[in-house]
Amino acid sequence: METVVDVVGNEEAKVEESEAAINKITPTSLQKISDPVVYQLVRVDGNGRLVPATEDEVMAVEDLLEDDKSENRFVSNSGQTVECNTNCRHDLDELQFKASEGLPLDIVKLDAENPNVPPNPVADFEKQSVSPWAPTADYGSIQLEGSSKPSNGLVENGTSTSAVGTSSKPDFSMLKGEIHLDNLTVKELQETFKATFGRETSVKDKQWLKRRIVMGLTNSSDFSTTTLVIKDNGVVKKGKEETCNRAEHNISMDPEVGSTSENLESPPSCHDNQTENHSNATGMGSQNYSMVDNYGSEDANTEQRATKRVRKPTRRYIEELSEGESRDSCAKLISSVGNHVYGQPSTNVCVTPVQKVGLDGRWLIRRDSFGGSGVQVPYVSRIRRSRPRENFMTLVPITSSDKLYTERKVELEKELKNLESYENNSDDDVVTMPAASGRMRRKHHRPWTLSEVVKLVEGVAKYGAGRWSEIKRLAFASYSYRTSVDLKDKWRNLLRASFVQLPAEKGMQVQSSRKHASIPIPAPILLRVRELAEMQAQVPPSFSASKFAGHTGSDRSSVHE
DNA sequence: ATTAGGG
DNA sequence: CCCTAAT
Repeated sequence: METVVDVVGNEEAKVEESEAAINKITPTSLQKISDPVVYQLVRVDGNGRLVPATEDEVMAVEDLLEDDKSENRFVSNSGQTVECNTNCRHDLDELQFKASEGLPLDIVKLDAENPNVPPNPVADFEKQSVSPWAPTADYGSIQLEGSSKPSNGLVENGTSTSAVGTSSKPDFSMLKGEIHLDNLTVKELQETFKATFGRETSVKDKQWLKRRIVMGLTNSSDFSTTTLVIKDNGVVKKGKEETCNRAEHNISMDPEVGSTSENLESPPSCHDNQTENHSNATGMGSQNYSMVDNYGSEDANTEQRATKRVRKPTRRYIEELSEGESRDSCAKLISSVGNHVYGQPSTNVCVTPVQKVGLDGRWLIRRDSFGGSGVQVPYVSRIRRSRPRENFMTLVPITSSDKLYTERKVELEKELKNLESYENNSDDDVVTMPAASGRMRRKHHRPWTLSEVVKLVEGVAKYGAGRWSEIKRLAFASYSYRTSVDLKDKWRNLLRASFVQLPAEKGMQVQSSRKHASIPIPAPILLRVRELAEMQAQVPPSFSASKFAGHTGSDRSSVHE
């Protein structure tokens, strides 16, 4: 008579998929609510009413899900709902895209409703990414040749860590000394569980409890080696920079949101609220079966992650990630992290708190600097040059992975090193560099220096793209080796590298005529330039001067800057 | 001579 | 970067 089914969601949530996952369902029982992605396990009784599913029922569903190797999976959610991660990339794509356009979706809605919450850097970035030619791009922003920290508002926002929800967090003070799970009684295990995940559980299955605890701890420390470590079965919390610590703590240990990375952007409070709202909306109230969903979904969630974690990056992935030019690597990262994001569409609103990490918050939103995949990806020299996908930037997840941040930094420094080497070596036209192997290096290859790039950008801004000879003559008078063609090429590369998709020449005829007029510099390019500038500012002069100690003060480089 | 684009 | 077609 009674059928256990899933349930609530709106059209946005691709109900069909969840149905497929659960196998048995009664579509007619679907009830729309405001939350797009939270599903709750309920039972439909004879009268058609929805009754919260019992623990056993949830477990049954869990089993079904475990057997189901499909893309669909249940993701643990707080309280009493089971969240169905439909893994709908398109949906998210669209969602985020819309969000970036300022449409009234959840993601952006929060900002409006919570003026106190700092602006979402990602949102900002996305906006600019979507509209590369937006006039908002302050041209003056590239005037940062020195070391001065940019002060304009490009993507820079001084967002600071904001308050994070504080509902039921793990309390490690509750963990006494070492943990020997095998020796613990059910009750003790439950307490440990609580200490680990910050929430009660009524599960009596020792095996499950142990596994859950271990996985929770292990994964947590894996994910965030900077914050938590498991030592002799004990949990040790390492001190760290406040922001990072906080963020990562949330990421790794917050059980309310599925216990890990999947929910990095979702502070407990947010989730709680959503859950509550949801419950209220459906008129079911919040019963005492909180462990239910936990039991099932979290399990699936954890296991899934565990599986994912093991997977090593493919060669292509490594190559592209290492390709330096941020955008590409990001696309890859996304694939590894994407699921986390997709898993919590409804909680994207909570992103903000975790964002401000790093020097000035800027790095956090750098495209390839983060991913939270926790997978070590070695650096390899760039090999292939592929054009990056267009809109992936909108999917960039926010995390606070020190690891990746470091990688990015190193990468940039490397680039800078080469760059400066040439700059200092400026005199004769770099001719063939006889490689040890005997093969000749490229004939005239002179990497663009920051100052050159800046000049180029300036020139384009002033005279317009296309006026290469003009720019060459006026802005590059002292650079004999840069031909107008070079300028053109470089500009083209900058555009590519910055993802600038030229404005579709559709009905915009008015604009086409202005092609060679003074144009606003695409924001992405400004970003890139600034990126270079910042990186340069961070490397002490001695660093680059050492290699070419011969000509330090008198060579052309001094003229350049 | 310059530009735009493909290689 | 180089080469080349087109202007």
